[in-house]
Amino acid sequence: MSGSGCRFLRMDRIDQGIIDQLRSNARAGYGDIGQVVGLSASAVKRRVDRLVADGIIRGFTVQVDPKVEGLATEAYVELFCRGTVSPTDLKRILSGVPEIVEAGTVTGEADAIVIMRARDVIALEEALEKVRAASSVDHTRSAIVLSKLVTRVAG
Amino acid sequence: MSGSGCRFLRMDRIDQGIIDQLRSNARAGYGDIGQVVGLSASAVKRRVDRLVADGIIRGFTVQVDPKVEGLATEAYVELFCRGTVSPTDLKRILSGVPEIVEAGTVTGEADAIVIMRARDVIALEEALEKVRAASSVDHTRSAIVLSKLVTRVAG
DNA sequence: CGTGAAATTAGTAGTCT
DNA sequence: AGACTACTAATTTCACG
Repeated sequence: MSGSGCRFLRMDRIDQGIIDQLRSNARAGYGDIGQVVGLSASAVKRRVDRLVADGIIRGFTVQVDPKVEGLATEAYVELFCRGTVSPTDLKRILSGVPEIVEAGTVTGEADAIVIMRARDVIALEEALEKVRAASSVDHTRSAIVLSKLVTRVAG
Repeated sequence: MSGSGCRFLRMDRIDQGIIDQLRSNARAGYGDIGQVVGLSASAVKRRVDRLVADGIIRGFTVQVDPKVEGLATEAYVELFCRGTVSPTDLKRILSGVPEIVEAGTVTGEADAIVIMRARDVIALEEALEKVRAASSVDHTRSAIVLSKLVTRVAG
């Protein structure tokens, strides 16, 4: 973890503009960004560096056609635990499974909901087995995605 | 549309490696990537250019802390429909709600699962109302995310 | 905190094997 | 299709307002 817990997040209008630019093209040059937000290249770089250091910007990634990625099979999995399990413990269990794209504790019947992505159903089942292997996990309820209806980029 | 519909996607091991590198850091230099995958900078650039032109790489984005984005409240919503509803109809209904980040038809009890993100619980409820307003929607079952355990970027 | 110039490094285009 | 060279343009550092 790159230090500096979570101090209060201060971001002005310019930082917001820089992030907007980077969101539409993370490979944009600092000069190009500066021209839009009205700053010099070095000032933009300094701000971006700080946004990264503060954890506001978590990283720069590429959006890939899901069909190509070979991660065609997706599932939403409800997790039911035995007794009381702390979010910290859950985090440790789930972090070990790379197929897990997203997970969070939730309100309602289930203790957590997990989104998994794998090459095919077999790989998905194997990943699911790893989750179910944890002693604190009582059972799971899976819903495999048949067809994707909406796909907007997530933060 | 930048031409050339979807011909069969040919990607070799090297392309995969380049994308892996770009995924962990979309701002990585061509030289750095080449050093990992075993190619020269210019060869890497040529491949990246083609991956973008072919639509395999859709773009380069930045991952931003959701708390900062003002989209702190997230929910997983199961959708139960009245009678039989085609995926196309569902897509039309859900596309109109901007708070919906992801959605897909699924196996199991529910007809579809929807992921929503909003500023707060009130905004979330309003968005949910828009979904429930559709005549083909019978009822929904929501699970509001309490704490995020895993957050890996999605394709 | 932002600017501007200097030094460094990376991106780009052309050519050859 | 990849490597190499030369050229251009960007990033990065630093002293200054």
